[in-house]
Amino acid sequence: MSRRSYGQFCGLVRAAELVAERWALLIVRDLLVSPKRYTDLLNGLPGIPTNVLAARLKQLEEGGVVRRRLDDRAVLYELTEYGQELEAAVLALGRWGARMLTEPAPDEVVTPDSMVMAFRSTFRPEAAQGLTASFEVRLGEIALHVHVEDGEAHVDAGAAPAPDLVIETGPAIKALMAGELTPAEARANGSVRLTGDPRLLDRFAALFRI
Amino acid sequence: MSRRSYGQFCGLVRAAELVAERWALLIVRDLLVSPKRYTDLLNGLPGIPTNVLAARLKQLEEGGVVRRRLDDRAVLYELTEYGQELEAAVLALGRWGARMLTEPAPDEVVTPDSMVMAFRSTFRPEAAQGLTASFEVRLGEIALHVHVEDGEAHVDAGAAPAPDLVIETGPAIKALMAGELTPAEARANGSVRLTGDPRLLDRFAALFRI
DNA sequence: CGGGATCCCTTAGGATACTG
DNA sequence: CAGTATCCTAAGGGATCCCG
Repeated sequence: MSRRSYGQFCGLVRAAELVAERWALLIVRDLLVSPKRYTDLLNGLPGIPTNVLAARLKQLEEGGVVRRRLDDRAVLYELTEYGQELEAAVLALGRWGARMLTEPAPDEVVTPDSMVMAFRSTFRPEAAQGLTASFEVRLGEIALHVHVEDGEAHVDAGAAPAPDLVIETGPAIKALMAGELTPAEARANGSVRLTGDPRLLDRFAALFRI
Repeated sequence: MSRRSYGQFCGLVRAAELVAERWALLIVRDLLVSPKRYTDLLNGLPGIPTNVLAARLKQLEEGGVVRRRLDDRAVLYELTEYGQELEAAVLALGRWGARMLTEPAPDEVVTPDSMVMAFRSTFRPEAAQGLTASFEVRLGEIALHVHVEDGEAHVDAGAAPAPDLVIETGPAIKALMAGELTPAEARANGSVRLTGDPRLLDRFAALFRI
């Protein structure tokens, strides 16, 4: 038995050996958003040592979680089908952890992929009934888009093609999602700026809940 | 920012910092089964160094996951309400990891609490409709009991008070739960031994599915 | 420039012994 | 029983270097 193994025949132990290693869950998180190149992963995970990224990718590949693919003369890392099935567990963990969040520490950053997963994990299908709309959310440099249709949401990185509402905001987005700030208050105190149909902000705020 | 922090303001990162440390998920798993004393945790997690257990418990306590309680002149560790809300995520991870399990390696052990969580994570409520029954499962030294009622299951460590069916088995239980072995085959080849109402074995096998 | 490998140093974690 | 204390190894952090 490997030195890093826990020596138990147990599903949770297998999962822990694969994804509870340092940085592994964050690599999986970013790959759940989209397949990426080595350098994209490095950039999306500020602070990860390059040797650790290489080692994790190798282990995740051996574990059947990640696949290395050659695409257009570049190396692409993507989740296998088995890896994608981690989504439910990752979303559950993210939801749980988000309840602990208060304010960002001064040295803490927000990455585009972490925002995408934050929205995915807090989406409430029941609030999307009868709504078809496209949103773009901007936090500083970060842009992501939310498309809602048929009670389903698709959240991805980047700008939306033709958003019904563009929401420019900042850290206050967390208060809005936690219900500590109403949409009306957010507009009034300037913590969100809207472009498009402003009535959609209420619907948007109901869609996601920490 | 602590050296072990990931420096991101993100729910998943917070969760990872708390429970993706080495051994932390297994400590949580065992505490999800029942509150325990320090020595019980040591015994239930073969191979954990005592200093690591002490360090983890301290961190989990600081993180609001675990509470240290004095009970009857002994120290009891138990999950806080917040810690108990990890159950959904832990079960999801355990289910995911269980799909990777093939055979136990020669040096891998099975602990009572890992079995309890395996049953909890694979329970299918739809298979329990209209069933009220009490089972005891024995694997070598390990005994656990399953009580099914109103489409809900309660799985806990230890023998059942008055089981309708006692199932003595071995590693074959995993094949049975994975659907690789039918109840009839399991009885025929001797990989399960029954005491009580043998017709309940079919129901039992349907209740849990990897 | 993308995709790593290598180096050095620090620290967490494993093994075991010991104590209030 | 509930942990410290200690020693040692291996993994992780940080920077740089290398190769196609």
